[in-house]
Amino acid sequence: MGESGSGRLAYNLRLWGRPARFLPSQKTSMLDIQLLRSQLDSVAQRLASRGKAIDFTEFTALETERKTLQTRTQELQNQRNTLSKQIGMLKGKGEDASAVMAQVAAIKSELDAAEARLNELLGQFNAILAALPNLPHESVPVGADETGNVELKRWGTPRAFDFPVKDHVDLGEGLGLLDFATAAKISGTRFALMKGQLARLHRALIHFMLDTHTAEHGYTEVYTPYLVNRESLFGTGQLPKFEEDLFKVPRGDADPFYLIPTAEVPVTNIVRDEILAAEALPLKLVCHTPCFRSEAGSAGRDTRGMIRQHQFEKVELVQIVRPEKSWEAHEELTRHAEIILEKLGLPYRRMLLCTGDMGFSSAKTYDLEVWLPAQGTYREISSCSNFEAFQARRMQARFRNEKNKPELVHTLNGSGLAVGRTLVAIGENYQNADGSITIPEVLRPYMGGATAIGPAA
RNA sequence: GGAGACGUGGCCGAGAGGUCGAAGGCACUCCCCUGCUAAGGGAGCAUACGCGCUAAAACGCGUAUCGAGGGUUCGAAUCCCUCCGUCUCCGCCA
Repeated sequence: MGESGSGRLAYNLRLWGRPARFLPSQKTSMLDIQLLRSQLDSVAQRLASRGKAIDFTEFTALETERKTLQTRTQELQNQRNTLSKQIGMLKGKGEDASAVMAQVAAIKSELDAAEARLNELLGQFNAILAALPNLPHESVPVGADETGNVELKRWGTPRAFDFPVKDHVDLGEGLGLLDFATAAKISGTRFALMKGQLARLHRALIHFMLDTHTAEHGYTEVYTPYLVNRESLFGTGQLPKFEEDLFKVPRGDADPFYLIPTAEVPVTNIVRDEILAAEALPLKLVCHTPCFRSEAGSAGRDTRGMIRQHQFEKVELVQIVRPEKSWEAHEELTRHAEIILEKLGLPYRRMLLCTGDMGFSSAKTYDLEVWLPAQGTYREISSCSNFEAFQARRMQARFRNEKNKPELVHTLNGSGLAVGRTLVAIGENYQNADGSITIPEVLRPYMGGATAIGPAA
């Protein structure tokens, strides 16, 4: 299966073809512009359900001016083009064209002004559109924040401990294998240093997840850049609104790079500006990367331990599918993430995020939350979203359908899983009274057959 | 980093300031012919947006797009500038 997976990618790459081109005047629309124009009311309503108010009067005013101005501009351009052709014909015949040239000159000043104003207007328009989040799917509950999320299922039973449970910090430091002080010396807060068997367990998790998704779930493994450009971040929706969450790498006069906050960015952007062959779909890609987040807005939250770090590892699942398949794919992809938790024997629950708690680009999101005994609660370990055509529209990612017409693909992704948090969950759920950690069965082959991590190990 | 070449539609490839959205070929779709596979003939075949028509399409008209952005010009695929990318040679580092 792993082999057919990589063969599939090579096949797909051949079918990917050459990039489509951006049309500067309308490239940034995120929601279907036609939908906005024709059904502003219902769009505004659905956006309001996720806390995004749309300024009706501003939008309508811009739209009205755009319409008349665009019509007028095109009219003038048409006149200019027609007259210019006449000049060409006259000159070709060696006749005098000065009368016609005077006519064009008369049009010119109005045309220049109209074009300038129209560009300005479209710029404003696009800025508004680019900042609008995706519309929630009808199955998404309306809610203001995480209290509106709905628990859909639970798997596994939290273990009963007959000794005081330690959290992962006490466990890891007790074993001498986890060291935040040194990480802080090297870099600062929100970094971790792991050693020995714990570092190996961390690596084992990555290998286990990748192997499972490639061999059993039909994904093709990819390796991508970790530094990306602005266009890619715009495509998946991190820009323009969430720049402060990202680490930015200046490059003198050149455009800056950004450290990826998730593999979603480089992997999904593989199909940016592409017209895929219908046979290339679905594309199922899995990718392990480090993720870098500034956590600018979460000062003071989860300061202890490795729950919330500036740098963490994640194995990400990405699917590029035909529009009519995306809801099916969403369920499938979420199951793929859940299976990792089940194989690891970690109790979890599946949450359906409400409108107010979903990410910017998502139409529907399931969060998987793993049981953390030390916190006595479930904590997010995976987030699986269907973006429908939202990212595809921003990226101009399309496929050629049966009518031979380019059509936007749907994109999905989900963590499968966040590695650091999985490590935390294993430590806390598999801890023993003596401070050692039992290694889950499925990871032992990756640990040289070891069954536990202990002070002696 | 230095020097040079290049970037045209799904693909290949002409085009060098005027009637070019772009010859020709391949691929694809439809039709005809041919009794199978092969071959031949004809037609069609970029995208987005606007306007008109429409229940919606189809369609018609228009505008923009020849790597991206800017400039010159009545008029730019074609000339100039900047950027991005690809290739070749040299240097440098592995």
